[in-house]
Amino acid sequence: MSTLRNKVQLIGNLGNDPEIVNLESGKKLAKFSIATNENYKNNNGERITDTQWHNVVAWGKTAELVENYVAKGKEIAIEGKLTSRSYETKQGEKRYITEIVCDELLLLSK
Amino acid sequence: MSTLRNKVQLIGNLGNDPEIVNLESGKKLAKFSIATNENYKNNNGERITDTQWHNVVAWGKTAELVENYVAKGKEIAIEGKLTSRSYETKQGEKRYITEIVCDELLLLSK
Amino acid sequence: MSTLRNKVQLIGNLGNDPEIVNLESGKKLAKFSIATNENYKNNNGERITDTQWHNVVAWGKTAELVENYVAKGKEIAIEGKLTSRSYETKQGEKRYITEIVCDELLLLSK
Amino acid sequence: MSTLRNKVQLIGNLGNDPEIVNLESGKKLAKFSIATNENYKNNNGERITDTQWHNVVAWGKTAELVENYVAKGKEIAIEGKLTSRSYETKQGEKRYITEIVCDELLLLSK
DNA sequence: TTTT
DNA sequence: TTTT
Repeated sequence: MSTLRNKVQLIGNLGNDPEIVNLESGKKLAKFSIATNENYKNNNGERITDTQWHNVVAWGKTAELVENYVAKGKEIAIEGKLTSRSYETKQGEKRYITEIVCDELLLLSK
Repeated sequence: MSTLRNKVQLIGNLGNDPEIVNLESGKKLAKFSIATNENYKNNNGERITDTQWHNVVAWGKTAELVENYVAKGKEIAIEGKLTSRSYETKQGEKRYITEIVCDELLLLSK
Repeated sequence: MSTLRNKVQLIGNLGNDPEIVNLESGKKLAKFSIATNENYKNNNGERITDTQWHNVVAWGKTAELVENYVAKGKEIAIEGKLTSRSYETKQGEKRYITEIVCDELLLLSK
Repeated sequence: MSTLRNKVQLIGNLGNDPEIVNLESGKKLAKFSIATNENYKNNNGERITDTQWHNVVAWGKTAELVENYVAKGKEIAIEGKLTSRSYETKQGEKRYITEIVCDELLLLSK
């Protein structure tokens, strides 16, 4: 669960349909990425949109919500915790990935 | 500024003294990493501590606060937004790094 | 401004059109109330909706946003700080009112 | 539980020892009030501290935490949802009270 | 690399 | 007093 010590809240749109993985253990995993857009004016007065992409994973009941109601383009609000993990590429190099483990989800698109 | 659309809140301890960079532009930049600890019991009833490390950057007034009051081991609360950027390694490979751009900071250690 | 020490975040619908007050000082004030709905099943398995009503005030630029884009029934996300103040009734009794001073607002209805 | 729709986060100090109520149902209830302090400079450049007092209630496991670790003067971080309820005075008048139902609690004093 |  |  996300705690007071590690909390991320995002409101944004999915870039693609979520990927649903049914693990051998019977657990369900949902993966998706969402874009958050920030609008501001730069020093020349031009309107700039800064888009950030975030990798999100959800487990169990939250993954079921994702599977049933969330799709490409939908706007959602999520809360979760920020996690990083390392993995090895096929070339044997260590890489790091940061993901939000989502434990709460709200559909904002009708 | 962090907005309702992209918000991270962390409470944790610094792993090292912050790194302060005075840019040629006159702006100040502070970089540090903080650990958030989550305690839980695993399926065998063992007490587990999951530690996550987070890269944080702060600019301007917030960077000054960091420079003057924050040090290795201190406990702080921060709020900011989640950002990712890519850079090239010396070998010309593209790598990604995720950072929290901190816009609010609270000292919890006395 | 809301700070790390006192923060309220609500997502809900306006019960009425906002009330806009243009103060003699030239400042603008917006007042409205929003409902947050929580759905759960009680011990008898019945679906219950718990609705909470919240008094919100906004000043300055945020009040202008309210005036121009927010209306009865609209769904919005807000952030602000929790404040209480006392006032006297015509009968000279002291009463207390709790309000959220809103400093950030997001329109969720299209 | 507090949800994405109704969330309050406070960091502050207890004004008094919490009041613990053991209900006939076997459930435990903890009540306390915490002060959040905001410092700012007014138009005359004077340092002002605005203190807000908040009524907090906690149930079950969270109430046990309060009973065992929280006392007058301690600094804590809490998260919960904002609720209002009405009650009748002995004179038969309807009054309203706003409380935070706390579902997460972090001790910041050592 | 921190802290409890 | 809203909305799903």
